[in-house]
Amino acid sequence: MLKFSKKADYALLALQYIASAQGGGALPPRVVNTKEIAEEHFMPVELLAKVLQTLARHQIIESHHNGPKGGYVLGREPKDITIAQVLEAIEGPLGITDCYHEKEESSCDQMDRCNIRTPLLKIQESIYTLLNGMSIEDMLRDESPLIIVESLKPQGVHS
Amino acid sequence: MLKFSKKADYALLALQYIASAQGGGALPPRVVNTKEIAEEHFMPVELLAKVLQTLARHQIIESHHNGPKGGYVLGREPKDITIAQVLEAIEGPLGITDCYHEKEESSCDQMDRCNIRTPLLKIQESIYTLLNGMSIEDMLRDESPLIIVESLKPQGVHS
DNA sequence: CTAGTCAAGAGTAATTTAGTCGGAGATAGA
DNA sequence: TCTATCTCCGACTAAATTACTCTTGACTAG
Repeated sequence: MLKFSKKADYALLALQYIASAQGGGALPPRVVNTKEIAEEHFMPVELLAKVLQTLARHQIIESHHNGPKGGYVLGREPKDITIAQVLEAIEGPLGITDCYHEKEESSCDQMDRCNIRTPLLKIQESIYTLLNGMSIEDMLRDESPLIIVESLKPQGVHS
Repeated sequence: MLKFSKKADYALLALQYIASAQGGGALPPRVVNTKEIAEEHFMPVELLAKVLQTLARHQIIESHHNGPKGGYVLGREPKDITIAQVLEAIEGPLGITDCYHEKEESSCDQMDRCNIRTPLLKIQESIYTLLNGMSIEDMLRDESPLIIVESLKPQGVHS
């Protein structure tokens, strides 16, 4: 439940690998290829290849078609690649509930009777904020950011 | 991605329904049965039945075996039923990543090379806190609680 | 020219989720 | 007592999603 897909895991691992391979950023970044990452993390090469392709399509990484020296490089700075972006690239818009980002036609037929939409949307937004608050850079240092989740019931206000 | 399962949705809707059916709590709570809920929300009765059964097993609701007048009632106060509890009842321990609540044998074989565990666990905990911070009671009033997600990078500290 | 790379789409296998069915036990009301 | 209506449970099937594979093509450094 609420689990990342394998593709998502692969994507994050790969990005972490690519990022850490291109060091500080002073010298030109090292180009790393699919096979290298796959072997490092025991992933099926072809699958990782697809994952990297979609990441490239979303400009999260940048592909270098240099024959035998080809491979990938980060498309932008690690701090500008958030986990939310990666997940959305791989799996499309993310959301706890369908009825949020739904096309007209297929929209939930019990919309009017659905009394739990509003609270669920709140949760969804919070999760998104959460995932958007952590970047690849944060995954590079062992110190990942402190995340504070605070739930303030509006009870002091009115009741 | 990161979507609730239908069973989870059904559970939450059902709980909201049961809760709102038993009003303030002064008079003895009304017993509501599976069929009634299913029809209200256009759910397959048998499936909802299973969902309610598992909720009952987890003491989130309480079953009344009273033949034709049988049905369910909340097992405790709405404010003491959190969304996290409901999800866990229905789908087992929830977590972004497998490697957190894993049995010995099947544990991830790339544990030692996994550089993204720590940050992901942080996210996982935050999501849990989030889901545990909202209760059925919150879903009853149109005012659902304010959720504040704040991400504090530890940059002031060291860098 | 060749080996090694990314790219893209179709196809298959495995796993998970959704939903169904049939039978058992209990009880209120006729 | 009989019947209708409920909860309960496990096995089963069906559908959908996810994971993974295969094939083909285009490009390029050496």
